[in-house]
Amino acid sequence: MTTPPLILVVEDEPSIAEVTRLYLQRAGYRVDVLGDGAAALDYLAREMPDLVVLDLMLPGVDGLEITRWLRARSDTPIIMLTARREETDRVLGFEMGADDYVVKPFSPRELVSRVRAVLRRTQGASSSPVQAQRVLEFEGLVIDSNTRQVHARGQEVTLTAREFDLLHLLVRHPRQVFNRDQLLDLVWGVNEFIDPSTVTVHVRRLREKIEPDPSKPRYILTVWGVGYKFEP
Amino acid sequence: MTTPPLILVVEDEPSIAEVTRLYLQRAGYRVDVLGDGAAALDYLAREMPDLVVLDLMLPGVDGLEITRWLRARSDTPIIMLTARREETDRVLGFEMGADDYVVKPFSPRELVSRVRAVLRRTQGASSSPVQAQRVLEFEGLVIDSNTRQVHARGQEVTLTAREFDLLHLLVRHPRQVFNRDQLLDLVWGVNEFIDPSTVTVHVRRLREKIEPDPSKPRYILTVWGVGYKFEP
DNA sequence: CGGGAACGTAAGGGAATCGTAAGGAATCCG
DNA sequence: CGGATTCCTTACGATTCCCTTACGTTCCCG
Repeated sequence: MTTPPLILVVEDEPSIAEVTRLYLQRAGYRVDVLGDGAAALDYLAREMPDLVVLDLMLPGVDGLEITRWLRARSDTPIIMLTARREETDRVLGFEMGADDYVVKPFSPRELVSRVRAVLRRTQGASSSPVQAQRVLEFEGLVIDSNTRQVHARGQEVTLTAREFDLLHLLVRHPRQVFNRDQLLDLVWGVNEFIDPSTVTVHVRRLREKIEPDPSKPRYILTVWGVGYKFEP
Repeated sequence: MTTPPLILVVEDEPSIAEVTRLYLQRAGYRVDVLGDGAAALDYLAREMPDLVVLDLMLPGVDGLEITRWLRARSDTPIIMLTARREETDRVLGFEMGADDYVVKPFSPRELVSRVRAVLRRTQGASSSPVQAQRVLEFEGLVIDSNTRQVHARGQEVTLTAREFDLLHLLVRHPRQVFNRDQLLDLVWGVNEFIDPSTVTVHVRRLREKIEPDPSKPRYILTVWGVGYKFEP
């Protein structure tokens, strides 16, 4: 009942990118695919995926650069894709801070397996410091996705599973506007029809719990005619 | 790090075992080598290495069994050795709780690299008292993983193997929310389907034994719609 | 300005989820 | 081998909360 993890795949070979995307989606993950490093840096400046699958050899900005850049900013887990002949690069990439690597040509199934294991370690049972980075702090609002605890102005707030999932999605994408159908897709993630007013109701419940004044929201803002956004 | 980490290698092919030992020693680690699973279990009942390199296919007691046994008792990192043709076994071993795996035939250099990376991840994070201590004390609750004894409010409580394993996992990760599938994966560690209500039942049994009032749990809390967490 | 669309709010029913007890199968030990 | 213990499944009752609905409020556009 939680939001599937978001995987960013950065791979310039379209056939590999496509197969990777298919297998990861089939495994239940949300997947974004980019074809070059510069696009990846742009993306990562705005988004925070749960894991990055990153080709070492990319045109322009290469995998090592992206890894370095990302490592300076977050503990988002990285799985490096590398060709067999590049063992030394492989080792270097690995010790640069990538969480794992897969040698091309690779079985998509192996990749899924490694994604799953890395995510399990970083989002699951691990007590590593990576876990500590899942605490998102804003002015007067703290969200810890490991413990599913939320504090508003220093007070612990009890959210239901759905409320937490909704808030968690919004705070991971500050200022991004989501319409109701997007939120239903990303948070509810179900195929059958759900009335969009459900989102409205859940937003109200969230506001009731975390806003200083729910009738004049500070964090969860309505974008009239579109949807909602989180303002940090 | 004044004492080099101790690596246990369990591998029945003498040539592989010897090369592995040489490379790991050359990389600066202390290495113990054993040729079969039963010997490994004996060893592990007495010694606690910093990392285990474990062949999946062993005569007698196999690698999966050892992994399961070890995982129920400690967080010692495990690197699984597996042959290429055994991809499904590889995947299963990986998801059983092994920290990494290497496909035979492998470059010893790759293995050293992975050993280094896994140790970096696990020992870098081991400043957490939750991982370093064998006796965990909380208010009114003491868990000794060496003796597998539990005391609740000064009284010794008899737990079954499964009950202890479940409690042990939870208390090692205070406040971390685990869903039922995660608990099945981490505590039960089996690949065939087990009904998630099994977790519910075991939680109830645990609560019955350790909680002051099992109907109003103090330690093992339900996160509705998600799973459970341990509140210290 | 007025009307319609979109949003906010509160309440209730139903379904999903959780808790509990019991039974059968598997395992262990004397 | 037989009895005791453990584990998992199952059935059913209890609890929680999620979604829908109805109606009031706000916003936007003609």
